[in-house]
Amino acid sequence: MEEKPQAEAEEVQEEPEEEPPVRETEAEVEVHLHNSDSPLATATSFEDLGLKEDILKGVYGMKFVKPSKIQERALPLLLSDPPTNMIGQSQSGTGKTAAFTLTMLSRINPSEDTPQALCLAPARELAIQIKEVVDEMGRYTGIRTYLACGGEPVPRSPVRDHIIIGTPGRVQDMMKRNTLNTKAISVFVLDEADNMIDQQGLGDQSMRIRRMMPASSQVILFSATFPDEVRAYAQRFAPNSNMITLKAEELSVEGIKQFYMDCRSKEHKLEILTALYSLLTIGQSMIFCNHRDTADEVARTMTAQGHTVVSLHGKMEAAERDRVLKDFRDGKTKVLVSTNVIARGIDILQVNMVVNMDLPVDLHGLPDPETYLHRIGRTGRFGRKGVSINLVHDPMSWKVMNAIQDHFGKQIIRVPTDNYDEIEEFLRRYGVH
DNA sequence: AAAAAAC
Repeated sequence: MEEKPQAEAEEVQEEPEEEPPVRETEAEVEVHLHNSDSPLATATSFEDLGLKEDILKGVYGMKFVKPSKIQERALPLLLSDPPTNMIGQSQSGTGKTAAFTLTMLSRINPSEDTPQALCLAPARELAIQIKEVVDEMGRYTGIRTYLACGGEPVPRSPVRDHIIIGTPGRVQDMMKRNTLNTKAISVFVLDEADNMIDQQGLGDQSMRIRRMMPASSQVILFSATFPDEVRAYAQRFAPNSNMITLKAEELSVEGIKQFYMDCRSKEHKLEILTALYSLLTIGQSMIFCNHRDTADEVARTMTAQGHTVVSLHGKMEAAERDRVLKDFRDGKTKVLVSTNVIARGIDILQVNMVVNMDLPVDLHGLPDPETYLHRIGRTGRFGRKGVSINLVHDPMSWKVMNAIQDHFGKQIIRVPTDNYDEIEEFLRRYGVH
């Protein structure tokens, strides 16, 4: 669930800009307008946005008080007519989901029983989370949503719901079988867009789906990260787009204490991991592995040691994945061992520790700082305290650890691993116990 | 050399 925007001090009124293209910068939000016709407005209240009454009711029903930083600048651009494309960068928890959700809801005609908006995410779990936000926000609109993910029943006739939220495989499949009519789609959203367009496989799929969108549709790309390599491609994917960036990168890791622990072997990593859970009082935590098998193995080992641990990865059946994540969200399980499947976007507020059992690497085995940021961002959300612990054990993982530390320019603290008392004592000094 | 993503 996205952060509820908090009451903030009064904003300074914007100076009217004259010369296109407009580049306007302030402390936290940076806006690049594609052309000067776009409104350079700031919406300090949801009423300012001209949202329909039934949508407003849903917004306030979710205890949203006023637009968040990114929403107050992005929404006037997203909602303006004629629609313009947007590339937006902001951490999850800053109101990004609500921003594109409001755009989709606003552009739907509920009396037309055909898909009018399509939102894609990189994994089932995130698509479900987005659908829940859209359903809640659109509760009073009569707008219906449809989950287009693997593992769901295959539709036998054309879907007549208004907003399709899903993952690329099923969406493509539905297009092929003519159960997803794209003719009336006016908004096309990619969440975790850098991942959606860059990733081998996902990128091709997203582009194929993109080509099925009507030429007039509004393309919206949102992510917490946009590495330089994918920026140019994003601009081809969403041509002539306005760009908006929330400068919160430092903030996002600021609340998270980052440690690493020097291990001798994979076995030693497992030993240290279980020791941590015996030594520390941890609320809820997530352990990330690079392989599904490792996730299962870690869960098995820790379970054998008497910890309540479950694993979640893409090889599991959809129903099982749903059950595992629900139990974790409900606090029924305290430790979730997973792969990159839930590294992005998933909001679980109670998570106060993230362990990288394996340091994140890309498909070439090179350090993947974006994934690192997304992973550790599962904790310390919305100003809460969070701890991340990286387990390092061989020259390769050392290299990755160093590269990630260099990339963020933030010291990652070494925790001694010689004996358990020392670990406990050391972490206690950093306020971790 | 992975994970994810359809049936």
